Amino acid sequence: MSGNARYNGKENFEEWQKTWALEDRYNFKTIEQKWQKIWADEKVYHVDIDRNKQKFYALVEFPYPSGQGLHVGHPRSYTALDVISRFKRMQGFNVLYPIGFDAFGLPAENYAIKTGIHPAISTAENIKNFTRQLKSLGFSFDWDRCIDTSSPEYYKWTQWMFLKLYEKGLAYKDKIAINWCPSCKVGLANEEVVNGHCERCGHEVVRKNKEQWMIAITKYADRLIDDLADLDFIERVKTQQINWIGRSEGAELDFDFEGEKLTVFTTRPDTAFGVTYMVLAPEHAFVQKYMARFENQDEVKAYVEAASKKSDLERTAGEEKTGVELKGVKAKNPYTGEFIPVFISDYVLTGYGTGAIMAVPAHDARDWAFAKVFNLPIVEVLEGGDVQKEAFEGDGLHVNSGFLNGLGKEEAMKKAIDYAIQNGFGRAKVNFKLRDWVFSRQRYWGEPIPMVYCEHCGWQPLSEKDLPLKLPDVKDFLPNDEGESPLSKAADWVNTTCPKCGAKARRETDVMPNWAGSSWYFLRYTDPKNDKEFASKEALDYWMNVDWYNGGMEHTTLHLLYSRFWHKFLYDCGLVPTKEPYNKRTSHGMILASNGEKMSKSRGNVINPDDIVENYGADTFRLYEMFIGPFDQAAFWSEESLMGVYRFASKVYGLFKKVYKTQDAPMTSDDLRAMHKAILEVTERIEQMKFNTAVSSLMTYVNYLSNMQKIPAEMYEALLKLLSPFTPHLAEEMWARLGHNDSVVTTLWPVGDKKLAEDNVVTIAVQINGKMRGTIECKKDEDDEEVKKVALSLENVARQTAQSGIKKIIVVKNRIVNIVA
RNA sequence: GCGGACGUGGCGAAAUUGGCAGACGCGCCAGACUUAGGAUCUGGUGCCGAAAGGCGUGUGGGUUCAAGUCCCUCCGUCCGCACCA
Repeated sequence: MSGNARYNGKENFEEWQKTWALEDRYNFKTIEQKWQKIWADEKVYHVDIDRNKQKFYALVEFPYPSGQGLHVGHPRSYTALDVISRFKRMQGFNVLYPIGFDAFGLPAENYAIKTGIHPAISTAENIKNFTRQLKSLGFSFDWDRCIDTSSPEYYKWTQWMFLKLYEKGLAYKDKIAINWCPSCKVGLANEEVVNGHCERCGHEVVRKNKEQWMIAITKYADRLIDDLADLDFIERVKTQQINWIGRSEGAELDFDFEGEKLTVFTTRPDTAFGVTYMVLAPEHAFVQKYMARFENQDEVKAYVEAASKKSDLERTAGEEKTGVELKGVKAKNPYTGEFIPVFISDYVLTGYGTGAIMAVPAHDARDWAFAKVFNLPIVEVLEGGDVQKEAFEGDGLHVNSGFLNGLGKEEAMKKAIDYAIQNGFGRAKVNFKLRDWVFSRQRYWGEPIPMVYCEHCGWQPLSEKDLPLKLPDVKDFLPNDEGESPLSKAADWVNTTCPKCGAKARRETDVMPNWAGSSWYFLRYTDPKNDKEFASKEALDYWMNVDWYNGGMEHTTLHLLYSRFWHKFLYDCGLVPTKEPYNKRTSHGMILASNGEKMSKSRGNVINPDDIVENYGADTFRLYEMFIGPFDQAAFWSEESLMGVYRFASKVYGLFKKVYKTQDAPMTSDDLRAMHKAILEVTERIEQMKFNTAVSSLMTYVNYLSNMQKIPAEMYEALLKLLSPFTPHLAEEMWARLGHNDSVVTTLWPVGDKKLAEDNVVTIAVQINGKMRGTIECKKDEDDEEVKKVALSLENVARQTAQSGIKKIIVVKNRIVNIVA
């Protein structure tokens, strides 16, 4: 006989019980290792579809398996949703809480360049290390569902979905000016550029004309905004996505320019009577087309040249507006028939709208600033401000506006558009800031794009049976400044035949961005081993949607936006059952070093989770991360506070000595109240993600228990249950020591009784003119008159009201008596 | 510049949504046990004051019997967007 793991190898509970006296100390290491093994052996957290239970799908952003290992920030998010998952499980839900690895990406590749170690090898090693670390923290992940986006079994389906996008016309090749990071030597999507700098390395981004695979995410712009309305996302996330997509409703209007239509986009067609000039972006096609007609060609050419050399950052940094008038040409305002001057200026962007604007200096701050520099007329067409002093962008009544006079903004807008439509020079139009997704990366460690270029047939997709298109082994991972992928040097792989005509052809050598694999990973978790489909309909129908998704704010306009789009696309193809992937989205604050700086290798202030687990245990670590402060706010790491939490865990361990069978330690009504109050508070606070105060409630309850001579088992069991989502190992151990043969993590969550949690005696504050003068004890819901009597009988009150007399007494039930004197 | 959030002890923070400000934890002080500790336990701890009492939630005002909470002013911090017409 081998002994029972739950009884630490002893044959039975009694045998094991004898050993406790020997280890009086809170030996977290033994406890944690023991229960992690039992959970794994018994597959306690493994889930399957169970139609008798309601499902709950909790999701955290899967880590990129970097060489540095787990950061203390990871466990903040992972513990929070582990708490939620364990809590839901104990409430009877069938909980899916999966984990995996977002394994493609630049660091592994850069590491390969430095060391020659193949990314597949270093990635596998890192995954092993991450897995060890995550397991040491006791998360209730279903490890059988672990995925790795860089495995061919996984990326086969990423490629398959790309082919779908291609098939539906949403993936297309285009030569455009993209954002290029000269340091990473890779093209970036708009979303990866932060204030003109590379999101990953911080290097300034330059423009580069390159042929790219693009994904038409803009086709979904409207739905990506509109469908947010029904989702339970924190407001910050919603507004950030809405701002990023940047929907503007307005009109396109055609002005006459040298006999041709010069089309502008405007959100304020109502102000068209106040147009005093027009501006083209320096890159606007008309600038080159009509160059010969400009009287000041040299000046124009010089400006265009200068603008082209400026980075986006420089273009926006300039304090004062610059520009050049296109002398010798005029445009005609279709509303007034007036001829107005036309300028070029880099404050008009080529990528937005039509690259040309009608300028209304009286009612647009930018136009106003430009008009001041060039001394252009400012004509008020809407009352409400002093347009000579500054642009007035508010609402008011129109003046100097012909048929719009006397109308407000909204009405004038409609009428102006109607007029343009009737007279054939305009139409209503919606514009977005969102650009199509630049999908090509000139690097190695990513999903190969399953496309082949044939001189006769053009770009041809691989057929499904040829998937996965495996990433070939190469020796030279170096990218180059020309933007050629390292794959282009793998001649054997690149040279292939056309899937259509069989002629010689070349493979696409760029790979997908690291956002590709993460755009649908939550779907794969529902059916991770499936080799026929990316996930079965049955699994998707049962598990989707994700009920609660927690992740970083930094992904709001990257992964979160991309994956919503990707999911919607699959929905349109009939491949997933829901139009949105995530019902609820929350976000955790960062964990910073104790001095408030970001933890980083270069600053040398990184806390290694392994050390914390080693020195204080996983339970203390988890509990501390929940106690550290409001979950959505940044928090500073503090070893001293961690110690406080460790003391708490030790105290919980130590209380066991005082636990008696409930019949030997009868519970008083105070005891009941303390217990039910703890149950109610912890329950409510977990649901609201107020983990820090949930832990406070537990501490208060433990303080209560500490003051008892004998602790009834029932009260200690309630503690263990409430504690188990936070400190599962400790809870399991003490649960077992109480003689239970089941797992506390699979028991039912306790239900609090509000009646029992209430005091029958309340302390009521007595105030005179709003100032505290004392307290009185009263029966709960005591009659107001009686309360007044008791309050007035206070010595303090009698003395202080003797002279002034009493004007009024306000009684707030069970709370306060305020005597107005 | 525009938009949003926030400002509470020495520190991290609570506050049933207008009703005893500072729960819980850290730190600090005192004591106990150890003839050692950064270990453990007990008590104390917003500020001024011996006490009575007074003052306290960034600033100044307002509403109210009552304001950390609601309204206005200013100051400060953080975040998002940043020529998007």
